[in-house]
Amino acid sequence: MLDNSSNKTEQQILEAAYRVFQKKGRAGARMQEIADEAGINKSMLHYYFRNKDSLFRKIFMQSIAEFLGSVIPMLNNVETTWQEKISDFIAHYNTFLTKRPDLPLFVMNEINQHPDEFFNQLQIENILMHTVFFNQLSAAAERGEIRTIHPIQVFVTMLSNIVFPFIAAPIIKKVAAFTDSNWEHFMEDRVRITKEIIINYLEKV
Amino acid sequence: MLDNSSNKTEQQILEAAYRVFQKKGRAGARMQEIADEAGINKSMLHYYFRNKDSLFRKIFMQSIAEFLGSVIPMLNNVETTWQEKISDFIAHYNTFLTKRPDLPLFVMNEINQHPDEFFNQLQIENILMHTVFFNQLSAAAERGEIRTIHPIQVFVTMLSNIVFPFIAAPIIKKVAAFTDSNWEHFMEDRVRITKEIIINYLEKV
DNA sequence: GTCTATATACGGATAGAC
DNA sequence: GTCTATCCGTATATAGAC
Repeated sequence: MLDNSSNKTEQQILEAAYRVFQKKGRAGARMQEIADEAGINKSMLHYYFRNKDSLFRKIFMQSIAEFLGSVIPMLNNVETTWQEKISDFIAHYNTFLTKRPDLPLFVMNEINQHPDEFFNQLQIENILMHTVFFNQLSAAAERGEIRTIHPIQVFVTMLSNIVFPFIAAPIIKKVAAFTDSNWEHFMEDRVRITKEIIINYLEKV
Repeated sequence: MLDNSSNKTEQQILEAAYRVFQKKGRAGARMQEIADEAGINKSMLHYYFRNKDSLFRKIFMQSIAEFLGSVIPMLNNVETTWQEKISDFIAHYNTFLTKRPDLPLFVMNEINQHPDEFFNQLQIENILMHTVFFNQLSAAAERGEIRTIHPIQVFVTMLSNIVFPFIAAPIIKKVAAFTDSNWEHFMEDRVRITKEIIINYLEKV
């Protein structure tokens, strides 16, 4: 699931750390809790990973890789239309986040807290702007098929409508008095509405 | 700005705590840093507020009140149409968050971390569902003027499209290589697009 | 009310036996 | 590699003088 590490204990630590860090955050996480979660001794953590910070960085970079890796390839698929990409992206991302509901808040937090540390290690300037998806949108706009709009606005709209509900899930559930089944249904609707709302808007030239 | 507290020192503490907690989070914040920021001694913090936790709770509840108080009245305005409410809400919220960019992440974090503590203190079940705005949407749908859609979906769409960009601001700025002026322009566009996208969708029966 | 000094607790990290 | 015991820095909290 997480890594191709050789050792079984190391693997257990990574998975435990993944859970604890995502739930409690970098500052809130406790080495003791990670050890307990992994079913091992506290000092083992220091044996495998030098200290809390280096363990955290490992987990964080894995999380980022998940976050990006599940998404970027889809935007560079040369065999789908931009409409299909929007549809695929939204559906796929929703499925992904259903399995990792804590990931967005975890990643956003850390980037806000230590932006330099993050941006120094990861070159993301050109990761989006030159995707097939962005080119398709620009071309379609130039042909007058869709509104003229900065592709980044389209992308942020997709992201916002799917990611934010996961971030605000506890509030939404409470405000709307949702059961788990209500919530599932709500997110199914959300996926459909988000697709419709964006494609609908773009195509109304 | 923050509270109607009598004492000047108390006021300085509250404002300092507000900044530090929002920036560093509950676990990451340091009493020393709050004291420095307030220009006072560390032990003063304990004199005015018993301990870190009670100080935090005070700040958090104020933040929540800001968050809600700036929004709910607008949805209960009996003199505006639902279209105007959508427009007002989005514009106002954007202005508000421009001044308090750290608020959403701060609030979401805390609610995710200690949901019970929060929900026990604040009754929010009925805060939205019976607003004038929701009634207007339901009525319009019944008259066949707009699509039939759960009002909560409309609300979450509004919120998502404006709040999420603030949460993801560092990433967006980096990915799109935005200057500050670019960012401002981007958010102006976002406000306009968000309004259009929602009203456009609803009215296309 | 405000300060200095200090107690106390906690959590990360290390030493060293096995 | 894994454990127990322990160290030590840091952060919260309190005591007590002024």
